[in-house]
Amino acid sequence: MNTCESKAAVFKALSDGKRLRILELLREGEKCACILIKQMNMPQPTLSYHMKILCESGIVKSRQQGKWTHYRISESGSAYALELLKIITTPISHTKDKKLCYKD
Amino acid sequence: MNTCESKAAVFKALSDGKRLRILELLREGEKCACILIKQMNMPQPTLSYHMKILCESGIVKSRQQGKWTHYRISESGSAYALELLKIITTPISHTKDKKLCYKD
DNA sequence: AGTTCATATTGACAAAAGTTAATCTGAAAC
DNA sequence: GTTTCAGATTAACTTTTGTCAATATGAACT
Repeated sequence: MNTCESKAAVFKALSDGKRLRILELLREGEKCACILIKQMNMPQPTLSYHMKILCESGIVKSRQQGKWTHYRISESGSAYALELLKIITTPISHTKDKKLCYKD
Repeated sequence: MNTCESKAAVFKALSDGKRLRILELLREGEKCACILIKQMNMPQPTLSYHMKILCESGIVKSRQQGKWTHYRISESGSAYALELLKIITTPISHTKDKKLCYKD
C-alpha cells in the first residue's frame, strides 16, 4: 500500500514530542516498558498507547520476554522512513522513483 | 520550550495525507496556490491552512509575485528534515563511533 | 480615489489524537 | 488450580487539529 495516508502514518508516529523523547531514550539501546515508564514519568497506559503507534509505524520493534516487553529502534523501519522522506522531498525530474517495500 | 517539540513540528507537517499529496504535486516543480487549489480540489482557506504548516516546517518555501504566491519544495528544509530523521533513529553508540574514527 | 483578483485570516464547528482510571490478558511462580 | 506481575485494552474525557463560510488584506489595475 503506497497511498499518501499510509505514508503519513510513518511521520505521524514522529509528530509527537513525547514519542520523539521515547525514541531518544531507545537510541541508548533496547529498553523494557517498565524502564520507559520511569524515564518518561508517564502512566503505564499512556506509554503503551505511544509504543503501539511507534511499533505500527515500523520505526520501533518489540520483543516479548516472559512478562516483559522490550522495545528497540528498528533498523529496517528507520531506513524505510528515511528513504520515504528522501523520495517525497525530491523533485521528480531529479530521480526516478523506485518501488519502496520494507520487510523485517 | 522542549527541543523534542520543535523537532516534532517538522514531522507533524508531513503527518497529514493531504499535505503529502501537496508535496507530491510540488515535486513536479514550483506551483502557485490557485493551481494547487484546483489540483487538490480543495477550498481556498483549507489549502492556505496546509501551506502555512508546510512553510513553517521549512520543507516548503513560498515566493510572492504580485498577487500570486508560488510554492516549492525547499532543498535546505528537506535536507534538514532528512538529517533530523537520520539522527533520531540512529543508536547513540553508532554516532559516537563515527565521530571517533574519521575517514580521509 | 475605487474595483478586482489572489490569497491570508478569523471564527465556529467537526474530527482526530492524547490522557488516564479501571479493567482485562497472558505469562511465570507457587 | 490461584496469585502476582507486566503490559495491553477499554471507556470517558480533554486537547489538538482540520474544515470552510465569511471576512480581511494587499497588490495591480482603472
